[in-house]
Amino acid sequence: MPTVNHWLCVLVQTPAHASIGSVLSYQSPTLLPPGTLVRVPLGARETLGVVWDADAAQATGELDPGKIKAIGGVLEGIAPLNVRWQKLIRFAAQYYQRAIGEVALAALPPQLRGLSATQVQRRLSRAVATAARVAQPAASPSDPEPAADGAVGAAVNPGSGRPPLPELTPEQAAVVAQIDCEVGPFLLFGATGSGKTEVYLQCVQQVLARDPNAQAMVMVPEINLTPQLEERFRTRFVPLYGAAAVVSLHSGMTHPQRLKSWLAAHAGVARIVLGTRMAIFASLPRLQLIVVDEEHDPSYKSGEGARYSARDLAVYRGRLEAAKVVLGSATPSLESWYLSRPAEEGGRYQRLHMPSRVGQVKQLPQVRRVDMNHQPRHAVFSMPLLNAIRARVACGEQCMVFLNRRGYAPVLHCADCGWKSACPHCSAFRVFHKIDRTLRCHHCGLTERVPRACPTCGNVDIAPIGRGTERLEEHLAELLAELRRPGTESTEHPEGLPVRVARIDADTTRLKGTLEGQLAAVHAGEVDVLVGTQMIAKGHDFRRITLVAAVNPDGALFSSDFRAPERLFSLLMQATGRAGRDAALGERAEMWIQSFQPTHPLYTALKNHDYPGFAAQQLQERQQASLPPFSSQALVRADAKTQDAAQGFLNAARAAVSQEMVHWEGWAEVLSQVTLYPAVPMGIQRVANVERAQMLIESPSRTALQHFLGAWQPVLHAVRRTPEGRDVIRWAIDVDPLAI
DNA sequence: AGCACGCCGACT
DNA sequence: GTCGGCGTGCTC
Repeated sequence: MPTVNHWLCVLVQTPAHASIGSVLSYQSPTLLPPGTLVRVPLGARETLGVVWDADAAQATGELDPGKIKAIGGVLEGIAPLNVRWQKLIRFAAQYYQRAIGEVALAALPPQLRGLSATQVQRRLSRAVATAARVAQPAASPSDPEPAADGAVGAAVNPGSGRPPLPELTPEQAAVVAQIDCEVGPFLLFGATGSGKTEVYLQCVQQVLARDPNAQAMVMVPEINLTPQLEERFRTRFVPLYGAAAVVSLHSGMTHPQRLKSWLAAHAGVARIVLGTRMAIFASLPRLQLIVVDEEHDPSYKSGEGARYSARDLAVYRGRLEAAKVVLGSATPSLESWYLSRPAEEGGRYQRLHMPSRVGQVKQLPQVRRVDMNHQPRHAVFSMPLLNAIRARVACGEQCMVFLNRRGYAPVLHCADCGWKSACPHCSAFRVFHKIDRTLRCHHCGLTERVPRACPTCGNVDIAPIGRGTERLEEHLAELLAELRRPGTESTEHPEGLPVRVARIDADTTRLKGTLEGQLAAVHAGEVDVLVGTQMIAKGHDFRRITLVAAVNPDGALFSSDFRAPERLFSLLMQATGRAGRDAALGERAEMWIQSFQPTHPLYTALKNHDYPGFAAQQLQERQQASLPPFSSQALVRADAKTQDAAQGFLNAARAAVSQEMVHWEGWAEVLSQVTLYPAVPMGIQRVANVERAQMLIESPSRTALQHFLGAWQPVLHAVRRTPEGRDVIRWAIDVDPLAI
């Protein structure tokens, strides 16, 4: 048989700024369909590639045909990634302005890159073997239809002995029924404690029960939240579909674990994939339901590489796959809220409302506002709050205190010469951590021992300014020192044991092992008062906590970031939801807010548990100011050795728009709809000795912005090669940025 | 980004 | 004479 060589386009991972594109040409003795995973020689090494549509490469014509190498081999046993996955990748790359090869390769498990074809083969057969072993025996071994696109999965039929499902409230039942029979996408607006997770579980169950090959994906914002989610899904679905049916995908897993989960999902063996934002790119050949829990959470937006929003991609993917999409939140993002307005007004999502709490505790915690203008100057805890905490602790209830600032104090200061603990590499102060006597920069990581005396004048009396969680914990322990824990009296301690104040934040979880363990101590009642950052506001049920307090939340009220109020409202609402989950204590639950602006509309709305009111007010402001969701934004960021170089590059690229692009044929319409603002230094101007600047691009039309960015990107690349761009270290476009 | 090649200091 | 430092430069 004569060897016929075929030309193939293959996606590989090449840096965005490299002169070479990410779609390369190779020869192959066989014609391989797009989506096939191959190993290809690239320079001196061999790397993973994805076969792509032939029309993707434009530059092939100019290439010397003699230089086109042959592919190294095909990853046999792994079915080609299906057309819908390819479309998702193509869309994400285009929308977020990144090289398609970068997006495609970043979407695959990292270990796939390092493994040879035979290693993959071995791992694959092992995975299939375990899947077959752990799967529960099916009631009837009816032939499952071969999965689409050649996936090798064999579904396990549910056994006949299906355990009874938990009873749904009428509200939950109505929502499940609507999701079942309508198209969506859905925005599930459900109060904290309204039983959203049970709704997700039953929606997943419905989808899986109907089709023996169906798959579902459930996303949560943080790795911390995956264990408890996985626990609930395993309890429900392992008896029905076997242990292999539920897998997780997140960056906290080891590479072999991730590969295993990914392969199981790709082969169709895994029926349910739980994960963080990265899971949105997983290959699920029979995907029929995507749930995005806490859809408002900023963690769904990636901060590096392709800066994608997994929530937005979920909606897009849902359409591609004809899968239902459920976005759930007690405080939806204003974007999703606006998109779920009535269809007559142009809404595109279906809003489902679950206002009531399930269980015995029907009422929401009472919100109390303390006017700090009437408190002693510099008081951290107002007397009313302190007395309330004392009263709760005295009768054996738990309290939770929030402060969104790690460390002991944000700055050290010398009163004699004015020295402050500035970071030498960043335009930020280093934070004083008393626990290990260090000054730590939270931006570049620089850590040094605290100087004994002022480094400039020798004054030994350098003082902390402001307070973080560490200091709050210390301060609170002092304030509660005279109290004793009820029920701890003994002959040894006739008056009982002292009150225990604990702290949970990124520092304590790093030093003392897992968050889980520390939370367990709170659950076990070993802690009376818990101090922490927003880390403790998310997702965890503390049955015995009856009082939650935000000590100093005002900062976000007048922030220059237009999304700050939205985030604050969401955070406080979530924190409120932590209180009074226990039936016997529910009526006593309180959320305390200390504020210098106690009558601010945000706090009033919070007091009334009125998200719709808050959202309406915010949307009105956004509309008046033409901010998202009433406009589309993108940000170009540039890093350079000097601020001038960073800004100079951006401004030169901006000038090129009015000097060159305006003369382009047919571009007047698009350009007239796009506004480029002058470059400005970023909030923290210098990090690790790198100066950072950014430029905002705004348009009333998302499409116009998209077209503009696509055309402008080559201009940015070109400016980078001019003297204006010579000192730029890197630059990146952030589409739909969350912080400006 | 990798991983070459390439041109100068301290070792067997 | 080699081993190896990390400064430029290319990868279908």
